[in-house]
Formats: sequence, C-alpha cells, structure tokens
Amino acid sequence: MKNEKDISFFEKVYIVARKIPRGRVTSYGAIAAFIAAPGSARMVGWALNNCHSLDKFVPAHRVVNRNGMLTGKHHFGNTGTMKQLLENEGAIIENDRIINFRELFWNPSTELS
DNA sequence: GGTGTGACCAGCT
DNA sequence: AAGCTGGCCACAC
Repeated sequence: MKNEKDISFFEKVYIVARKIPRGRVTSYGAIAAFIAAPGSARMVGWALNNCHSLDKFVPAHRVVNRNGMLTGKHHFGNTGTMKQLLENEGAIIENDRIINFRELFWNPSTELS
C-alpha cells in the first residue's frame, strides 16, 4: 500500500513545485519546511536538479532562494530561460533577482495547508 | 554501509 | 558591511 510516507522526498518536491500557481514563486526553505524539516533546503535544490528526469515539466523556475535570487538559472539549459519564464508570468527580474519577490511569494504551508 | 554531493541558510570573522 | 565557513538532511555510487 502506498501512503504519503512511501513517496520519496523528490516526489514531494515535484508535487509541491507543480502546485505553485502561475505568477507566484516560493523558496527552497519554504518547500523544505513544508514537506520535511527546515534545514533540508539543499535537498530541495538537489531534487529539482534531477527534475529533468521526469516526463512532466516541473516549474522549477518558480523556486528561488530566500533572497529571491535565481540561483539555479544555470540548470535550465540556457541562463536566460528562468528569467524569461518568470518575467512572462509577471515577475520583475533584475540582476537575476526577483524585485517583487515578497508580493509573489507563495507559502505552501498557508496556501496548500 | 560509508562517502560525497547538492539550485540553501544562518552565523561568525 | 561583506565574505566565508559550517551545518543540515536525503539520495546516488
């Protein structure tokens, strides 16, 4: 029988990431705190690093660090892909950082409950 | 089964 | 003020 505990950490990251509404962003720490424990933030990034193995597209571009900086833009293939995707969703990016990050911030614990 | 790693975070110098 | 180091947990070899 498959309960939520059987789902890998990765799966949870992917699930939460896919549930991020369009035009919203969240942080690695927020996801980590929601699915496991605060401190596993690095794991989240690592999970997203492997997200390319999935058949489905994971909006990893909506996941940034606490400062709203596009730390993982290099992992999108082209450096500008992440920025363009976010800008296309209404985010304001400047110097690889989301200016209106606080407005767009999407808290899984609050929105997803 | 131990070691290394990873797109982070927070604290210290 | 800014830069760096350590720590954290889960997965792959």
